[in-house]
Amino acid sequence: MPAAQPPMTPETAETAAAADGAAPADSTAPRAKGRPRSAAADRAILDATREALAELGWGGLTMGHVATRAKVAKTTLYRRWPSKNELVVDAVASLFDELVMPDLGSLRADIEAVVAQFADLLARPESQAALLALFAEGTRDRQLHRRIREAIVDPQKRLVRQGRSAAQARGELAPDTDPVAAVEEIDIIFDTIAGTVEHRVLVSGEPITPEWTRRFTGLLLEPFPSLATD
Amino acid sequence: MPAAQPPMTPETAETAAAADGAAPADSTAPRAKGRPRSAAADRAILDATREALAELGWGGLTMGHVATRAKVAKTTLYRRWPSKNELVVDAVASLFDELVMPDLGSLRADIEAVVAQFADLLARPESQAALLALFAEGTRDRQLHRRIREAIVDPQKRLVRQGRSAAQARGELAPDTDPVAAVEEIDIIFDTIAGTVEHRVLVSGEPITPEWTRRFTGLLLEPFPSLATD
DNA sequence: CAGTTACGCTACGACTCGTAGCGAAAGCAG
DNA sequence: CTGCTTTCGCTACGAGTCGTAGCGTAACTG
Repeated sequence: MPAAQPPMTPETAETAAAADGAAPADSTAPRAKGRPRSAAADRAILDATREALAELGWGGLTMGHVATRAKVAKTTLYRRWPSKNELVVDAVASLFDELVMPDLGSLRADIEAVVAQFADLLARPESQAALLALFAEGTRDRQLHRRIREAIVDPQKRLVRQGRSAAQARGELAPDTDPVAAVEEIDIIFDTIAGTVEHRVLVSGEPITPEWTRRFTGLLLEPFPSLATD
Repeated sequence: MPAAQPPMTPETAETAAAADGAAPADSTAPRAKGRPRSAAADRAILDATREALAELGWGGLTMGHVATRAKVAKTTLYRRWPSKNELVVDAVASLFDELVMPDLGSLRADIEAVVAQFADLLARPESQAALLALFAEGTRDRQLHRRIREAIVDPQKRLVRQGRSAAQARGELAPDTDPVAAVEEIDIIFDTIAGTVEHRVLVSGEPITPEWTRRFTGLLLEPFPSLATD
């Protein structure tokens, strides 16, 4: 859950514009005084954003179009999200909540299942249109990079940690000795899985077939001969 | 789709706008009749594009700004490239010409060298700003996708083929038996190397250190125990 | 020379962005 | 109910960008 329910409170605009500084600890019950924001409008806007992404792509997406499609005034849109980037992050982030670690009883099966889930996610038009463009903007906008990390990257990395822990509990992998090395190992495995699947689907433009998933998983498991059996 | 341009093709734009399949196969002499296009303007535009990418990023790059910086009329720009996407492909593609297969005498050393080269390339601001954005547009624009493939992806994939052939000549890898399987193996290795490095640098935002390169190369070489020795 | 094409320049319509102002609506505290 | 506050939809606006058209001039060919 990307902690973006009330995406931009009057203070959040400052957070987005200014810097990573002191956001007042307003964590509970902001004690609304006037007319509350319409939750229905939130949902309508995010749905409209996803639909527009799938139809028009990142370049064709305009705030005015989203507002019209969501049957909402453009002003309402800007009251919640400061720009297109933030809006799309929130619109796409929910898609990544679907990713789950299945725990199928073997590391091989778990990896294959996660790869298949991720491949299905990347096959969606709204994902394709948004993900790379978001990453591109994220290389220049540190705020945006943080939000992408929290809403999209971290949920994925969590799966790697879960699968690894499960395999350790089963005895398939050795328990951690050096915690620092463990983090590095998780990072490299995560970048490998996510990067390879993304490159295959979004750059090479080739589909992720079960056969491909089998071969790729085999490549990952070769370092562990006892797991690499077909 | 960019509508058919008038000529749009004095040599540079031909490889650029290779989309135009109906272009006469004038591989020899197009018989220039009027005033020739300024090659200096071509270089100035591409240089200005790279500089502007590094300074302003993809989102901040405007055709007008590039034209001004290149000391060229905006019209001259549009005479050669139909849109920002095509211009940036050509501006960035030349960077990938630097990639070479060193042939250092062992597959491990070759892979590490190529990874290091690619990492250096991705560390450049103009690459970071452009590459992911281009890939994003390429998921919707088939013409652009082809140009990216030809100008950027294929040069990279060629390195994998070269390194693989060299390793086979050395006897480190078995010769090809099934040519179809060989292509698939090259594809999966290529997507793994390119995707992982891209994800590490552009998404995770972590640098590619020699130590990381060593570990990642080790992961790739595990399937070949005789090569996996440190 | 004439013929052809590229060039720089200006101007334009269409579009998007993000903001401001307005009156009306929807909550909350008394 | 009556204020008070905030959001809502709507209209309008300035700024900026896009891609194109028209014009006179420059450069190169035969």
